[in-house]
Amino acid sequence: MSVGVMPEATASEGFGPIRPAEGASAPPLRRKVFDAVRSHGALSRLDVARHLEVSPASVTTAVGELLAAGLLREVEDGPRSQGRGRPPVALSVEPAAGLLAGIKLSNPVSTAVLTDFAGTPLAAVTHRAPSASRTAPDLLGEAETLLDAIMRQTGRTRDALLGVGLGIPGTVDFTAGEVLWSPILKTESVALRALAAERFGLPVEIDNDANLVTLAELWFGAGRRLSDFAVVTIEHGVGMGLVIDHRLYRGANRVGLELGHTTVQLDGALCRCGQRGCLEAYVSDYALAREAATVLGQGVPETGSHISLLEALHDRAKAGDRAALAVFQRAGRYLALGIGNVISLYDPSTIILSGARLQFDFLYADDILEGIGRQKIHAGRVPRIDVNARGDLVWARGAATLALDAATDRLTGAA
Amino acid sequence: MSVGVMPEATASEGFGPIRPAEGASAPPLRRKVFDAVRSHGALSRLDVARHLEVSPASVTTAVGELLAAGLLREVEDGPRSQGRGRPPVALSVEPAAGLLAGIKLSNPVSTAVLTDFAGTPLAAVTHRAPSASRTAPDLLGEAETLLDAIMRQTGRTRDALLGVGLGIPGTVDFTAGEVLWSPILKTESVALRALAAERFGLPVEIDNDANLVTLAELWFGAGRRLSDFAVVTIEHGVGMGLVIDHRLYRGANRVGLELGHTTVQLDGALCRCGQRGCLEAYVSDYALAREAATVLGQGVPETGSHISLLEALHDRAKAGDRAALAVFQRAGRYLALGIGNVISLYDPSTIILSGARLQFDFLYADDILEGIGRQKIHAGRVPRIDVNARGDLVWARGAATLALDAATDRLTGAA
DNA sequence: GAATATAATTTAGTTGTCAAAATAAATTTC
DNA sequence: GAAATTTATTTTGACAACTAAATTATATTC
Repeated sequence: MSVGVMPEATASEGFGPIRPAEGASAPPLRRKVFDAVRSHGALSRLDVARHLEVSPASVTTAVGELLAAGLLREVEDGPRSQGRGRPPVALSVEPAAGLLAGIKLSNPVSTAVLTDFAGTPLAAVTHRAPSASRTAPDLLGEAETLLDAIMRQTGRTRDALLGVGLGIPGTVDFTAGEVLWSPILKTESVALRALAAERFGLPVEIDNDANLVTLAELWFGAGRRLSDFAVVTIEHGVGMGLVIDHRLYRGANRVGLELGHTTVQLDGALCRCGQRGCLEAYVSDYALAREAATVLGQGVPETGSHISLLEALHDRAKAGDRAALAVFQRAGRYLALGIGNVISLYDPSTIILSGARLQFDFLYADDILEGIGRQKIHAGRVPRIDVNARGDLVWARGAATLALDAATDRLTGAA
Repeated sequence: MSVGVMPEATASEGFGPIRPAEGASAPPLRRKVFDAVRSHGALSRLDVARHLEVSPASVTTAVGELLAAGLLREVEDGPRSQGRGRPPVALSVEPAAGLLAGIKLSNPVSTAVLTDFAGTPLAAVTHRAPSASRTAPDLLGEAETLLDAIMRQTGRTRDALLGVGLGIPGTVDFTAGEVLWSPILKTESVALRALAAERFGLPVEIDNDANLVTLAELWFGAGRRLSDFAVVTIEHGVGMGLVIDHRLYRGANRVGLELGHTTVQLDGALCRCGQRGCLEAYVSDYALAREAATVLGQGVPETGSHISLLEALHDRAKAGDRAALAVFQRAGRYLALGIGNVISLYDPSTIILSGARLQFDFLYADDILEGIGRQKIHAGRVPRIDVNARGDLVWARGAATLALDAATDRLTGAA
């Protein structure tokens, strides 16, 4: 920490931001053509040229390379000719170019999906997690079991895989491939990516759970058409992901962003993290379970799900129980506060609330969400708020996307 | 607002983000070479080649064009030969390539600076603002008066100017060039950029005050070497600016980000904006003045500065007055809370606290700021916090930077 | 079947970049 | 002081990515 007058550049030192060399910042046309086709499902060469604003000649060349590499294919039953003239030849991704696995390690369940090169899911499995907190070898063994299960389901072998994406809750350094801290890991600072890559003999990418959901929204959800949006997940904790200019933003330290531990109340409720007044301490399921136990006059179960406790509380609230209702209402108000702050600080065009947790309608009661909209007064800053309850698979699918994106970079000669 | 299961892309629609065509995303080498020279003060061709990681041959070509265009020049008294071999020829920006004006319209004073093409300030003026709230023509007249004053100071005429940057507090749409709302403007939604461009006969850029300070830190302060950082300004209100990947981020709606109106207290203190519990309602000078008046048993002055009131309160606090001390302490704790949330949500490498307001040391008392550092537990996310009290000129200099950047784009054939 | 329309490819050229060779201008060595 | 050495810059020739324009391909319409 330095306090005082800050050094100010003088003319002889020069002025302006000092940017490092960009390397190969712009992806090659090959990659852009491929992305255009993948994101539209099927596109003619001329459509691609129009979309990318390049000449048809360049597209012909790039498509030729991609066809030769076996990444694209020409499809017969493309969009039928819309009039006269030579009919366009529809291009689409060659799904058989390779398979990708996405694995989400969590608690109480871990899931995995297998997708083809176009991103279509081919198989999925869900296993009960053996225990709440595990060692790194335990986790890798678990991941391998899931991997074997999806391969067996499709009758494929592991050598058809181009890569594996691994998701884990907690603090993950994507670039370094390290898990700095995770609620399901007994040890800290584990180089999980390298360990997994060695064990599987495949390229591996890792990221935290909130970023995976965000990636899934960017690739498969409403986020596909948005340049800047935020995703808020409510599960055991409260997570978030941010997309800036069509890309996932991971922050300066590359460990992702944190909504659950923003402070919403000075000297507020005690949070798992040891601080007071965190948003998570008001709206996560363990926080609600804590209060539910008090209202219902029961103890809080040590492990496993808090779902039954919350359902009981929800039933009471619906029946008109004041105390039960108050628990949900307070949580809802704090959630609205947190989301309102996200709006103020990021100015996203859309906020997507995602997570199984949202099956409980109390937290996204219309009056609460509308309150958020009303709250933000300044002109030109009224984001859309989308709510959706996706299944457990989203996370694993986001993980597969990590691997898919990396594999595409490699195969198209980007990266 | 849509609640329910969100549309999910199916294979036939394709998967993946849909990005628009990038236009000319990568700046031409000419621009990158120029930026390298400007940001280092003086650089040989070979230095530039090493810095940008391009071949010396390309640099020779680019520099040749820039010399011919009169944007760079070779300097005699460059860094002396460091040994044997042909001595390098130092390049630097040709300051005479054109002048830029930066004007900050505000309350109680408006300021303007004139800089050369290298970014060096040549002249500055400060005028008392005529009144708190003005019409658009009033503001333009005021800007023109300031402009004439700095031109007269340097004996130059307006046709030496390449452009004008205009800063104004409030909500500003940078891209559209519109002021959506401003505390110093009587009307809403004014197309200030177009009006000013017509009046001055020059290219004009406009932005809000917090973004200008951020730009100044990015160009002239510690931010020059940082890729991702946040700037928090404390003046009448609490503003912020965010730099992501060496670029100012303005949010999806291009109106900038808002820290002052994040909620830090449910049902908290009443804010100017009509909401309750905004950070600004606890730490801005009008908020403190409100409490100072109560502690001191005076009324709050209608207009003008609250400085004297705050100074009186500060004196009391230093003398050990409990009530006075409590006012500052509470404000400090809320400020720490707000900054802590910025850290959680952006993960910046550095936070720069900037603004004349910081002359009052109570708000950045070491124990408060250190509390922020302690607060954030998760590994890998411990930002530096810099505090500095720059003068009024920063804002105008940031405004001049807007114009400088735009003019450089034009002259180097970028944009 | 001829005219027309649209899609895709080929051709010839432009542009931006680089590697390698050549040139320039200093210092060091003998 | 001339030759060797070192470093900076420019020139040269080539290549890669892209484009405009012309050409070819394949349909529909008259």
